[in-house]
Amino acid sequence: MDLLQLHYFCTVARNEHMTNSAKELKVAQPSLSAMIAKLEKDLGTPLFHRQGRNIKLNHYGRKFLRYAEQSLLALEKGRLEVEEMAGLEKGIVSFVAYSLPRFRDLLRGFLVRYPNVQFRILQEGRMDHRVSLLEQGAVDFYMAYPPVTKEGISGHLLLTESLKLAVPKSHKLAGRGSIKLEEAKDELFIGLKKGTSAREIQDGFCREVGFSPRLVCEMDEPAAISSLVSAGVGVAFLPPQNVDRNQDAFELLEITEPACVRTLYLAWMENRFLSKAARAFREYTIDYFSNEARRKF
DNA sequence: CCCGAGATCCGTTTAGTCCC
DNA sequence: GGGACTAAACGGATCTCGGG
Repeated sequence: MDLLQLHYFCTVARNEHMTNSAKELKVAQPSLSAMIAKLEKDLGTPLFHRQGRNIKLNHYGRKFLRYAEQSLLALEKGRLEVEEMAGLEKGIVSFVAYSLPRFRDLLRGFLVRYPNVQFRILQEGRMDHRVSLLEQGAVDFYMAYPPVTKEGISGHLLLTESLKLAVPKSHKLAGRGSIKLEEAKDELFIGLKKGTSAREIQDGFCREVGFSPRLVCEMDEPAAISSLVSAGVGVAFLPPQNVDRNQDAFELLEITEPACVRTLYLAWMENRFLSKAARAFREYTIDYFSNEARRKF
């Protein structure tokens, strides 16, 4: 039994089709058949159920596939680690997030320390889509609200922040300093598109005090909300951190009831190899947000 | 150490069989 | 009939090993 056999077997097992697998592997189909037959002979049992011109993985094949895949994955992991040790690290870090201004200073600071690292950033509003991107391996990290609780995914709580209610300077509530959320039940809200996790969190706060917000504007881009509030279009939930109060003609009101708190979370796949650059980014991010929390309190 | 013969491995082509 | 699989024959590359 050798690696080539395992590689061929995994491909055939995945496709359950000899000719297509041969094309994928760029070998002649008879050669692939022979290789699979040899593997089956070595193991002393067929791994596929052959019916007419169809082949299907049998009970033994399914069992063996798990071990074959694990072996190949372990070797791939080893290869990546050796490459990294040998200085072949390309230094690319990828993550999926939604509200990007939140990470402006984090990224700037990281790039000052690691100027050769490149970023690949995906913006995605829906939480389930973000989690899928992470699980598929399209990104190294999920960095968003709310926390992910799913088997195989590890994470770290970065930050808990209270949302404020942003109102235009000319608004009747301006100058109040703080309000109860139910006082805003008749207001026109500016929010994010339905289905995005940020929107669901905010709708949840409103439901908690017995109303569903009237949306005058549903945005794609979180960063655009503050300018619409400034323009007097409506009110909106905003985190206090990424707002430039000198430029914006609106006020932030503290919400005393209910507690409009959301949690920023960094998540990664538990068993997937993370490059040296990605691991450095994880450490830097965790450190950055714990320092930010210290500065705040 | 180098070279050549044989063994082995992995691939191809061709032909045959099976069955939608 | 044609697509898909298997078997057989064969070729090229590489490995092994013994003799000079």
